[in-house]
Amino acid sequence: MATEHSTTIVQPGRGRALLPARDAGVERIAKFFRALGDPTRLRLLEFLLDAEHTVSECVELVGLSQSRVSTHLACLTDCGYVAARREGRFTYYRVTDPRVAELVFLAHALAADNATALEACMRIAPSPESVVTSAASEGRRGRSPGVRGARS
Amino acid sequence: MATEHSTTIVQPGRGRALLPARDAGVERIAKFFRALGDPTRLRLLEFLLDAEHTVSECVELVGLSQSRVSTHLACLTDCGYVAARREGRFTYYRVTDPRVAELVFLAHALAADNATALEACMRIAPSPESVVTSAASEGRRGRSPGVRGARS
DNA sequence: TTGACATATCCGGATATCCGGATATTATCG
DNA sequence: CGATAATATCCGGATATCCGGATATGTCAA
Repeated sequence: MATEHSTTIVQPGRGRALLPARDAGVERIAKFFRALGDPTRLRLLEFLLDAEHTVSECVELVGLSQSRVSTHLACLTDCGYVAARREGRFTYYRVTDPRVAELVFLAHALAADNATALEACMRIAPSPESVVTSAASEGRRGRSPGVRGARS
Repeated sequence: MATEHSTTIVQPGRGRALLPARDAGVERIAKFFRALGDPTRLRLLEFLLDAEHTVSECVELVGLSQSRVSTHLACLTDCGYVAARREGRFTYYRVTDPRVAELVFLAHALAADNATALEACMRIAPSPESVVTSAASEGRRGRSPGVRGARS
């Protein structure tokens, strides 16, 4: 059905469903939520809710490489969660829109009421080998497991 | 830096930062947001905000395989966004907590005020080959590009 | 101008996450 | 009981996303 090229297009628009129209908005909101789906970014955001901070301070907080933290902050900025203010060699980041705090607060409240279920939710991405993975490696990497990876 | 085994542990807890404590909560909230970071799940959630629907109806809405839709709905249920009600061979899903609508509404409002920047946000995951990828393949797959994948 | 500091961007490498197809499960109907 | 319908779960396969290290960019001080 149709060729659907999209040569240089950056945003494929997923596997084309029955209602292609009005879908564009959903993709945007999803991206918006995805930005907070990473523990590090969420931590940084909460850190920037209280006060203004430099990249270095953020690096010290999360303990990741400067390059990664810088990128995470750039992402939060692009998504409109925080604002960047350059002053000399430093760049100060902070949350300016009060609705951001509302969003985070609301999520905390909702998640709190479903802590147990959420904690157990492992679906959506079972992971390649999972069982007996015994990731006894040196603790390198690690990322975040995933939303409902089901296994047992 | 210690051995850090975590043999059979399912939730590694990412690369251990400077403040291991209180971090557990962040991971949970991040997972909570991640659930809405997928366009399909978000679409299903908005679909279930208005009324109760069966898996089949959801499949028809998004146009993906029944197995995938079923898993997506299970994920939303686990995360506490929707409730499932079994009646005979059918399973009816729906949003019960009014705060979910608030959360979605708030996100729409915030994202709307940053539509342009958000649309351009391609960071965090540059993608392997990107340049001149000219994904002229058969349009198979597609998923969602990503939050700020930077490329030019 | 040169050197040091604070950030930003680029580059492979390692996972997490998503997808469809096959199969298992549960329930209704004849 | 056997067949069919509606869901749920399992399995490889394909990407998106994250990470650290190297490098580029911009700023201030001597």
